[in-house]
Amino acid sequence: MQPEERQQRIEEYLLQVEFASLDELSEQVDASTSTVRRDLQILESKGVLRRTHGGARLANPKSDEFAFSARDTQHSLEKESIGQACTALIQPGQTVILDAGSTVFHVAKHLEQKAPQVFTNSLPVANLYAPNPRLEVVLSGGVIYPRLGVLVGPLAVESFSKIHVDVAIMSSGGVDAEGISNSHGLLIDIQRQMIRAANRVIFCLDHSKLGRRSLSPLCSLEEVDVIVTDSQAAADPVAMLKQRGIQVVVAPALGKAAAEPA
Amino acid sequence: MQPEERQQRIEEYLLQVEFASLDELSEQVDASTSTVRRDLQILESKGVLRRTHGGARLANPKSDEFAFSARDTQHSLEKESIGQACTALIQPGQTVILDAGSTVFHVAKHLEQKAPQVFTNSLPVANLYAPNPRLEVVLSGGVIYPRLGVLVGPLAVESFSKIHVDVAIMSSGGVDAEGISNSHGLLIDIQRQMIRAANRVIFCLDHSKLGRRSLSPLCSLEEVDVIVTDSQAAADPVAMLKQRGIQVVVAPALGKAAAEPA
DNA sequence: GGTTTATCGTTCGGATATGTTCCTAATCGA
DNA sequence: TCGATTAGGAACATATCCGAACGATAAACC
Repeated sequence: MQPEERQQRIEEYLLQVEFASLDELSEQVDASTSTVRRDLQILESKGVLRRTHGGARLANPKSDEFAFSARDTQHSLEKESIGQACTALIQPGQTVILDAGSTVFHVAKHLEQKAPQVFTNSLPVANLYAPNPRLEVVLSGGVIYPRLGVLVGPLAVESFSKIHVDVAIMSSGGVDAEGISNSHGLLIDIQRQMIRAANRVIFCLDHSKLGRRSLSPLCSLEEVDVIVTDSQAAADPVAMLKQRGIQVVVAPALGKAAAEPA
Repeated sequence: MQPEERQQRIEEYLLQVEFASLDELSEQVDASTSTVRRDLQILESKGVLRRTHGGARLANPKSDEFAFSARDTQHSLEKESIGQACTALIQPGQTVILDAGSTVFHVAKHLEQKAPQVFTNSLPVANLYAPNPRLEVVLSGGVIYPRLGVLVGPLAVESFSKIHVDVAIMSSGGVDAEGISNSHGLLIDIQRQMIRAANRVIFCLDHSKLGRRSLSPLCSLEEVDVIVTDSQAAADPVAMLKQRGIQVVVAPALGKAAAEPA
């Protein structure tokens, strides 16, 4: 059998069962577990599936939800730790801007207990808080960007241009010595207004964002007060950021403790 | 079974029962309590659930639904028929304002096929359309009114004051010879802007709203073009409305079979 | 025909996950 | 408040899984 055919059969099989063990797959395609392993490597690099201990699971199960949510598993443990560490930086009752993006969404999940007044352009964040009468949540207007649930466009920019808050909790595609950068041009205008509106600017960036530069520049490092990242962050970019006068918070690893002796 | 699958099953099980003991879970996934404990640690650190003595409970209890939705049963058959009848009045590609309210939500469910450009201040409607890239949905800004998921306040009023659309699909608390009235004062300013912004104004009012007057007056009958109601509507108010020059559409009753298209 | 290349299966050291055991911490009833 | 009971956590032995390296096989190419 051709490798390609085998991989396609693996993919089709996973579409039916969502999860499959190595043995299961190797029997399904009549090949050794080692071969299946190699196939899974290829398929994972294509983004079709995600490998797990003992097998593999489909990358995006039914995506009728937003592209991210609590189910999201891309770096989710790291993002969760960032969420907790970032929440610790917020005082109860502060006014907060929450950027759209999966990392900030994880912050939002914990922020509820601080009962702040929240401004956001993220539909998932709005849904998260909507049932809670204790929180006042202001949603910016705008056009819904499908799948991500972000509100964009002039209405969104304008909403943020008229307010002022204590803290803005942001995320982006990357940070390097030149500053913060992001990929979606549509978001940049909005994010600039968010930064302008806030006394204190916190960026939540997992380790994969450090030292990386994304398409469009968003702001310089001088405009950033705090960067929260996870414990897998490389030393070099962290040192650089600190030298530039930014408070860098490294969130401790969660769950599978002792992964890093540090 | 691999860890990920087990954790997902735990999560799904909790979605059904809200709370579960360790023994319950360990039997459910056929693993030792120690393993379940470890899984719960991971799931808790992801924020999916909260551990308690003896078990775990869901972090965000699934009632993050809004007070109404497709599940809503209050007059839902009638509202469903109104939704279908109202959709028939819309031309493909028209620009539409959708009011917040359960009756209009039922219209929204059918409106997707007409692929209009939609303006709304309803979070449930936004969520309904958010995954669909074919529709352009503009959400007004505003403060989230909890439980109902309506955006209110000056930001919302302002959003609608700046646009113009072909049709506004509205609902309210009641209609009588004096005009349309509604109960929520917060909504009235917004609804007036919606009416102002539209060429054609359609009110969707089930039979219980006809002849009833709610707290605050919203607009006169002259500003209304069409009223869609259901087949249980009394004859008197319908005749009155027709005499005042309003097109009244009485939606035919639905059999239980035809009630649920999806 | 001989060589090259790609692919497959096997093996083995290291890593991960699991269940058991033991001990500490929390909860409940008297 | 105190003891009895139960849950939680840490440590360990074991089973399982992963990744890399090796050798074997078959098709492809000269």
